[in-house]
Order: sequence, then C-alpha cells, then structure tokens
Amino acid sequence: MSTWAPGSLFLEERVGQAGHRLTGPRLALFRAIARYPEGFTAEELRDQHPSIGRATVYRTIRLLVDLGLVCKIALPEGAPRYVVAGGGHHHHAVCIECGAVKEFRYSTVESVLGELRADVMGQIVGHRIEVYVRCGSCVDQGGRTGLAPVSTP
Amino acid sequence: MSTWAPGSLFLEERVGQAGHRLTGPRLALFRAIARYPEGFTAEELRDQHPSIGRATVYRTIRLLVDLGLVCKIALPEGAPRYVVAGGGHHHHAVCIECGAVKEFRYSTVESVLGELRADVMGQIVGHRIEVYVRCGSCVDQGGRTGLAPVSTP
DNA sequence: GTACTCATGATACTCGGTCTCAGTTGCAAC
DNA sequence: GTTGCAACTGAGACCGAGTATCATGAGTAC
Repeated sequence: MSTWAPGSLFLEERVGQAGHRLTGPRLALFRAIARYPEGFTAEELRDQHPSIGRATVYRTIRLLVDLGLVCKIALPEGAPRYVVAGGGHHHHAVCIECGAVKEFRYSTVESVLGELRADVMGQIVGHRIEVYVRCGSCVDQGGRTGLAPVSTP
Repeated sequence: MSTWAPGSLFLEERVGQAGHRLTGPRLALFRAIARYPEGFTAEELRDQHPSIGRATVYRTIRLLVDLGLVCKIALPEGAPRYVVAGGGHHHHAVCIECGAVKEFRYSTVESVLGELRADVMGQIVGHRIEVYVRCGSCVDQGGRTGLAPVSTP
C-alpha cells in the first residue's frame, strides 16, 4: 500500500485547470486538506479555518469530489471522511482506531469481481470494497477504539 | 398483498427468544418489514404505520440490527437501507435504480481478501463489499434512475 | 391486585448537509 | 486603472435522519 501524499499544489492545479477560481478560502482549504493525507472530515476542515463559512467548506469539498480529486468514504457510522484521491480505480483501508484512510490497489480482487456476474443477478455497474484495519501505529500503541467496532455480517 | 410473509414470524421468534417483548407496534413493524424482502428505509416503515412514533420505529430497527436480524446498508448517498439478514457472512448487491438489495455469498472473494494482508498494512478486522447493479427487472423496463448513479473511483 | 420493568409516543434536540440571498471578489476586456 | 459581470462567499434558515428525554401505558412476575 502506498502512502501517496498529494500537496495542496496538486489540488490548486487541477481546480484551476477545470476552470474554477482559486480564491483565498479555497486555497486555505486546499492547504488544510494537504495536512490530512490520511483523510479528513468536514468538521476538521472547519476547525482549521473557523472563519470560513460552513457552506463554503461543504461546497469546496463537493467541488473536489465532483472533480474526482477527493473520495468520499461513507463509514458504517459517524460522519463520512474524505481523502485525496490518488487517481485511478482503488479501494480504501480504514483504521477503526484512528480513522486513518489508506488507498490500496489490488488487481486480483478486480478480476475476481468480474466473475461475480454469475452470482449476482442483473447488470453490475460498480462496486465498493472497504477493508477495516487496525493500522500499524494503533496496533503498536495497543490503543483504545476511536471509531466504533465494525461488524461484518 | 399478503399481510403475513415468512420474515415476520422469523423476526418475532428471534426477538422473543432474545427476551424482548412482542408488543403491538413491534409486531406491526415486523409485518411491515416482511413486506420489503429487498430492503426498506425507516421512512418506508413510517409510511406503513404513521400511527407508530418515529422514535419507536428507529428503536425497533436498532433492536433488530443489534440482534443481527437486520443489516444496515450505508449507500454512498441518501438514507441508509435495511434488509433482513439471512444469517452468516454475506455481501449485498444494491440496485441503483429501484434500491432493491439482494444478498450474495461468494467464497472466492473471501479467500482472495485473505491475501490482501500483504497489501494492507496493519491488522485486518473486517471488510465490506457492496456491488452496485441494475437488477433484472430494471434492465427490462429500461427504468428511470431512483438512486443516484454510482461512481467507483 | 400490585409493583415493577420495559416499551411507547410526543417532542425537543443534535448533526451533517443543502439552499437562498445579498454582498464581495477575481479577472478579462477595454 | 476602471468597469462589468459571473463566480464565489458568509450568514443563517432550513431539511432530513437519527437520538435523548420524559411522562405515560402495557406486560409480567409475584
């Protein structure tokens, strides 16, 4: 798994290329996002820049999601997290202790999912794989649970 | 439409066995749930029984989730759906048109996920696989989109 | 029948997110 | 440098899903 950490410059570039303005609040939010390579919540961004309006924070996040620069990760419970997308098709490993999100690519999973057609009635249009982990540093610390334990029915 | 479906008796039995009371509102909700073998939202249950309090509907759903009788399916957007669990480990195929949820079991995926340990740093504690489909009847109808299209980054 | 526990409905509240709108800003054209 | 205009902003109202609280009611054990 790679820990690809995009800078705020990457977001600036892409948003600019897409024909959107690079305003003060947006640049501030891009820099804040760059400080959370392992994922952030809207709340965390607001804490970083309390002077920026709530609506602007959510609008900016949505803009980035629309441009495919940020992925929204709907956790089983609690607020969704967002993480800067490394580009291309990938999946997420979410730490249930600290909430850190790491991307991984695993082509074997993709190819196996291709075989699912026989099992799943209808036309497959997409899929989502999320792996819940206790990340290395949380295992080391033997830390307490920050996020709720995950049930996998 | 029948007022009794196999699912409701199953829920009654299990909730009773777990030492919870089988009150009028609960039985009414169990019967309503049985009418949605392909998943339901809290809103749909409330529509079926407007006289039952909002809090009671949510409490009953949570009770069923806690007992493992119902699975909560967090869709990428919109209200979560719930579906009566068939028991055992399984995954969900969600129709993006009509919202129908079908379970599937696919042991090959499980075994492949086992190999992920090399790719994903840390201790894997769970996973979630959801496949988004257009189900047979929606493909036949060429129906309109009920849920938002799914992006798979 | 009584006492106790659990469940209920009403309602207020929280939380994440969106919508609206008047004011501001960025930027291209001149 | 200034102008005009569309894009953007912040404030705050609003929305929907879900939770908390609390007085009341229904079931159950004795």
